[in-house]
Amino acid sequence: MSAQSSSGAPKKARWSTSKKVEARRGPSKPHRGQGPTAGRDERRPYTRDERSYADRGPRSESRDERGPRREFNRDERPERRPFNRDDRPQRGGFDRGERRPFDRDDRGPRSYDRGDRPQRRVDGDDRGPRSYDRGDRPQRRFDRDDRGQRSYDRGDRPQRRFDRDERGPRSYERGDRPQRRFGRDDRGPRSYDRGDRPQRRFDRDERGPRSYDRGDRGYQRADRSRTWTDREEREAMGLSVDVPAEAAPVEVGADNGFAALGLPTPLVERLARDGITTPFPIQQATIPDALAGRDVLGRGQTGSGKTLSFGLPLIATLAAGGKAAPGVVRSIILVPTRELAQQVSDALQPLVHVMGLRHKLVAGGMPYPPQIMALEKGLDVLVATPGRLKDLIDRGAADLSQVEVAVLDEADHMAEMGFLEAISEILDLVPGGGQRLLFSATLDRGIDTVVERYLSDPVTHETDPETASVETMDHHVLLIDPMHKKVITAEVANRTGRTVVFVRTKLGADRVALQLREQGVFAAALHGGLSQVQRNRVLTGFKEGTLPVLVATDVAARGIHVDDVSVVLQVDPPADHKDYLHRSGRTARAGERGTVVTLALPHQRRQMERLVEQAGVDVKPVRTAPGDPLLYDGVGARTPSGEAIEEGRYRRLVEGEPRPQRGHRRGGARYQPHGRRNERSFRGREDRGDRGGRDRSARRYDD
DNA sequence: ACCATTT
Repeated sequence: MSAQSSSGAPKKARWSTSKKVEARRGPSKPHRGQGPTAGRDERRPYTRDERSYADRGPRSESRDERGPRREFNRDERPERRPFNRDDRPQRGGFDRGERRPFDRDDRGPRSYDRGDRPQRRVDGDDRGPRSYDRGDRPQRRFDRDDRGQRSYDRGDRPQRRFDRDERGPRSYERGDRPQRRFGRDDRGPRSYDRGDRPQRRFDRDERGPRSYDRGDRGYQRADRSRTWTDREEREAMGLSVDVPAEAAPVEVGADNGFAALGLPTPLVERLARDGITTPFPIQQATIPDALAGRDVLGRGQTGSGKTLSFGLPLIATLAAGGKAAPGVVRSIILVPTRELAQQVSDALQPLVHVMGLRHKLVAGGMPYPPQIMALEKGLDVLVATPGRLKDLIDRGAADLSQVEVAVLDEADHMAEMGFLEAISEILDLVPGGGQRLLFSATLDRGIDTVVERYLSDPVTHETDPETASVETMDHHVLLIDPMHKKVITAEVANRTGRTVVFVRTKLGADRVALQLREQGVFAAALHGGLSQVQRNRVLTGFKEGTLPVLVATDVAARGIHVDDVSVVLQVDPPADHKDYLHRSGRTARAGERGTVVTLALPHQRRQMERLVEQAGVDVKPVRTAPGDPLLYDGVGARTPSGEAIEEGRYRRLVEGEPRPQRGHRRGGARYQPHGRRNERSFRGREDRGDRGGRDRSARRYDD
């Protein structure tokens, strides 16, 4: 069960990351039409300079009336030495010229953890019930009927903000206004040109790639010097770019089940080309209602085709209503993990395309410019993880005010603490009255709050019993001694076919994967502490068969589809029966057989018994130890070679094939255990080449 | 407490 209660009792607000940032830096998102930057174009992301400028309010006179620029007459202002920071307290990482890796643990307690000042904004408990819980005023945004038509539906005034063409080119595209900081003619030589001081910040080589080149952080001006093809983007992210062999066009039979559901012919034909002609039960049940515009709650077993259940009616509905205008997002699909978002996006791609619509994946860990440019062009379907979407909304790059359909995949998970806040924030920006589709293999009361707030008159379809007890799945709970855990893990994981090993923590994933390799089982970890490129390489290797064993946190528990996973091994028991169902669902997909093995230490026995029963599985824990025939004959374990896997093989998987080295860089990028992420150039000082003042500031942080 | 979810 989710931790959400449906009682309406005030819930303790959790810190979201954005709130943490806010607490540290002050509010980062002025609301539309207020705040110091109200007059600024709302859809253009901030630049760093612009923000501070805007805070000062509008300039009263034009440049000419004001005379020559003051700020560049240095002699008048000797106290201001913007480029010599040694005498100032160290502030942001960017200005220091080096950033520490984002390793939470080594920063010391955060201000909001120290408890040394009152938590004002974020402690839900002392704020009293939220307005939407009090029920003492009408919910305005979500009850469409009493508001009359939306302005953008009436068509009685020009659409100002979203019709790009009428506005002419964006200011940052025109290049016709003076660039403030870099218009140098009237300023005389810059300090860094005079050569009378050590150059600290502008020696590019010492600084590593610029943020806008790295693509791992905000776009200032989207990097228009290059455009990204989808293929280039996939390559850069370590994703497979193999184009699946396209099947020949197929006649759509009169008995085609998807045609019978009322889906448009191009969609039906495209599905038939891939041999998809008979809807699964969940699709059969939900597609007609979704096509009719109803809000739908859909529950079908893992691997039962939920993506098409919402994807097909979504695409059909959107195609019937035209195409996205520039800057417009017509539908959003929210997904809990990046990999699942990628999978959903890939699955819908040919279907979106065949209807002449546009779609884009917006998720963290990927470069901003392609996502921002796609949003500028307009999207019929936006597949997104919550964090990056919120980020792009905050930057003004994404506008949800014309979203017609919103989908929550893995809806119960998205309604849990930790996700709920972000999801609410996003759904609050979607106009009421549109269609909502919520899907998951486990839909429980935890989603009640979301349903009450965002859905109207939903129809529920539950096509399968909520149980992991599938005919084709064998379940084993092995009661083992802690000292045998490592060996038994290796023996079970060493089965033929692909194995997914689930652990509770990121560190545990790294550790178990290493232990498996040491014992001769080729395994790699997958968790949120890796860079997205590493995550993609590992998952791609697993899908393509170069990696037989994947050791994952629950990042891989939901939705991820890989063929021929013969075993799911739970080294750490799942947190609840829903997680048991989702983890189990990685095997026995599409009618294949599968085995689910859960290791339980003595103190976990009772918890496991209860949990398995809740999951609807009829198994009793069985005591076992290495050498027990049950392990080999019953579970299918095989003793591994014991000869350690060469670490180079592992590194090639995670880092890709070594590329030609440039410059005097030694050793190339190494695998960074989690905590050093995002390929951010993080090299030892000796690799950077020690020179000049750079080193003084570095030492303070390296020691 | 930890797993996800932006940098």
